[in-house]
Amino acid sequence: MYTFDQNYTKRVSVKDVAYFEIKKNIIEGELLPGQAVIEEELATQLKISRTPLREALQRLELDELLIRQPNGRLKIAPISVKEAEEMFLIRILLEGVVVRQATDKIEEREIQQLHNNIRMCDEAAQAGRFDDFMNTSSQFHFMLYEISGNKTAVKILYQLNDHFMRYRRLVPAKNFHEKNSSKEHQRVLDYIIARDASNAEKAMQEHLIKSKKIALDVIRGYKNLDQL
Amino acid sequence: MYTFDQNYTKRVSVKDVAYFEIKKNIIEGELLPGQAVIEEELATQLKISRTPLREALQRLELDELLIRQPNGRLKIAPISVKEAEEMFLIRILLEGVVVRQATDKIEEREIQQLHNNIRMCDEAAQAGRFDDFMNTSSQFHFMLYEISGNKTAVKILYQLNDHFMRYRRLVPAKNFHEKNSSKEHQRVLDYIIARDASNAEKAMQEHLIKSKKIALDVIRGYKNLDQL
DNA sequence: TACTATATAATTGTACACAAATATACTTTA
DNA sequence: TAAAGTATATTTGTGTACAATTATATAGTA
Repeated sequence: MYTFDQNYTKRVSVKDVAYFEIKKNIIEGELLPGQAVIEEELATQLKISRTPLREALQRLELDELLIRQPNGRLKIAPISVKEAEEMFLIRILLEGVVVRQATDKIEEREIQQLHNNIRMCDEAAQAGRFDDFMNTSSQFHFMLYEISGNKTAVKILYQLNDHFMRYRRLVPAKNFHEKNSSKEHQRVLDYIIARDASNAEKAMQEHLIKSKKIALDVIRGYKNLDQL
Repeated sequence: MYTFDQNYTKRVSVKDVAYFEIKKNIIEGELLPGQAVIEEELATQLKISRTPLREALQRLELDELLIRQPNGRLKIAPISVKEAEEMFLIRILLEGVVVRQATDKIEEREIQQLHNNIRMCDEAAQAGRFDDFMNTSSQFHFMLYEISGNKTAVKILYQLNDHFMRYRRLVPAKNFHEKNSSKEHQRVLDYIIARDASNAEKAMQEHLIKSKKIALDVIRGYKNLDQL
């Protein structure tokens, strides 16, 4: 009945390519907050038809990276300080859960990977490679997401992360630079190694509260600039 | 430029009607967990074309009420005890936030509405109207969602609620009957009135932990039955 | 019989055309 | 001139046709 090789060539749909491409453009600020999105225009640019494009756009709308106006037109989601606050708060709670669950499940090999990540973070920081630092630093969190095995929480966290990445791009990378992030990650890892889930959670939440504050200052600054 | 009456006849799209209709069928168990979903079939039943149907199905997939298999086919999401546990845990956290924020913002009129809700709950329970009791009891939570004003958390909570409603339908309503739910709601409300956000949160979470336990027993029971 | 290969059918993915709704430009009217 | 009405253009919503993929049935081969 089953052949060993099932020839699963992972079919990449036009829809998904469009989704990730447009999302990238939103996050990186090629498409600006508030800007109108015209289906026909975008379809022409991406050289695809409106059918799969509309499915990609609907998904971005559900992600709240696009907003549908009462007249049915789409626009790139404006930056909202209130929403940003809500999202950071939820992140703090869910990432707390994730760390707790990761602590209970983590294996030696994964601990080593987290160690390596922290080292790479330090190296990037030393060398002044800000973007590299940010990406590597994010990876620390993502690794814990995967280790936790909590699909439901992780899905939400990744969605929130899309928004956080957009916030970052609002300002030059170095302004977002959190010098102590590595040390804070190390502290979380130390508790994880000690299998102390509740302190690991607490350490992570303290870390996130700090980055929340830094981020919100930036977002508020952008908002003020925006309103001039 | 603007006429007073803008003739905003809220355009109901075929897509949205399909989305809510299919969701209803999933939640109410007309479409069973694991069952295959064929686009053409459904389109014919609903007397619509595949284009808006596909958009409705994609949304249900993102809600995780539908699952896409590796071969591209859709099926009704199976019941997963693990996912259910994850969802209840997230609910407990987010609804904690919501209650805290609602406590800080609530107005006298809204307090009266919550009072009325509890009374209606008691009446339904007395009269043995189980479905009515469940619906009214849910309303208590939804009212707090709206009062909190936390759009981000509330969106997630409503999505989770779709799954919880489906779990409920797995078994006769009376098995799900939580006798003390009214009293627990009253306890939450008392703390809200006292503007004691942190105890209101705690009371709500204790309430939710109890209903989590009841629900998970039911779901585990269903799973066992399912595997025969 | 069990495995493979091939043809056929079923299903999903995409493009396109037209319908419905909304916005814009242009008149008309007071 | 300003407001309202009308015609035109733009944009979104839906149906349909066809392409690409996957599943199923059939036949061939060891």
